[in-house]
Amino acid sequence: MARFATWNVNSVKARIGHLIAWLRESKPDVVMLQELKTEAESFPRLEIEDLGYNIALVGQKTYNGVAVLARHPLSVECTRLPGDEADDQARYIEALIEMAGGKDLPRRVLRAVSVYVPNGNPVDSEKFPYKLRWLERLGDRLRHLLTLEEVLVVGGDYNVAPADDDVYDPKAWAGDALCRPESRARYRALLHLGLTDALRALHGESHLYSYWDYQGGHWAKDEGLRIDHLLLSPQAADRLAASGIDRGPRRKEKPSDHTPVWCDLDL
DNA sequence: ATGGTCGTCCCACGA
Repeated sequence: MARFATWNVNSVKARIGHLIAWLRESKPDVVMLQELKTEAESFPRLEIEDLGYNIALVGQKTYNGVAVLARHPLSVECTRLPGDEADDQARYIEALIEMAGGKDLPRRVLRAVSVYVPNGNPVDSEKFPYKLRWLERLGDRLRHLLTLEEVLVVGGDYNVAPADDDVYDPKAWAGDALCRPESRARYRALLHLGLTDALRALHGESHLYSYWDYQGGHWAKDEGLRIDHLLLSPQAADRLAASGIDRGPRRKEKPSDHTPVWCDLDL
């Protein structure tokens, strides 16, 4: 069994204490992180390596930044989403992980991708078409990766609430870039490639959220959105054993506004 | 309620 998780930490340096505590408690095998908000040189590498994790990351000052952590050997495949040479935002990293393999089983290579999809607000700015185009480019990349027929896990902050039951107040959020039909259509196109939403597959229309705005006591009222997702290739989905959202880190003092989403694969 | 949250960086901006 292997546990995968995705977490937008909203600054890895501000959240390093919470991150270390959560890694110790939850013991995920593979972690996708987003919004590191730091350059690679100032990423708290040693503290995480001390817990037994290998690290692949792409950093950026102040904004964005994504990483993959893994207990098993890790190699970086790609640190930029293809399709736009001018796009230098640190929103995509793809890694290969060599699992040990069980009794009588060969070593298994699996692929883990951490994505931080652009927020896209305000929708009347250039940020919205950038988001839509970014999701289309992601689709192009994933269409290719799916031909490899690997165990593939694409985790991240997609900045899309796929359906109204993923939003505490769908009417209030209808015009937001996280819920707009253009955003949802491009997210659905990812699923139509043959990917499975690990949380939705086992929990249905659950009203389970992964993000709560800091403002206005939204956390206390459980007024959140589900915008962090783990998408699985068929080879991964066949082995999906469990999934959930770990609300623990969101309860703490000085939390990220997101909390980890996880799934267990029977590998 | 001329407010309201947080992180980064120093003045707003992005989320």
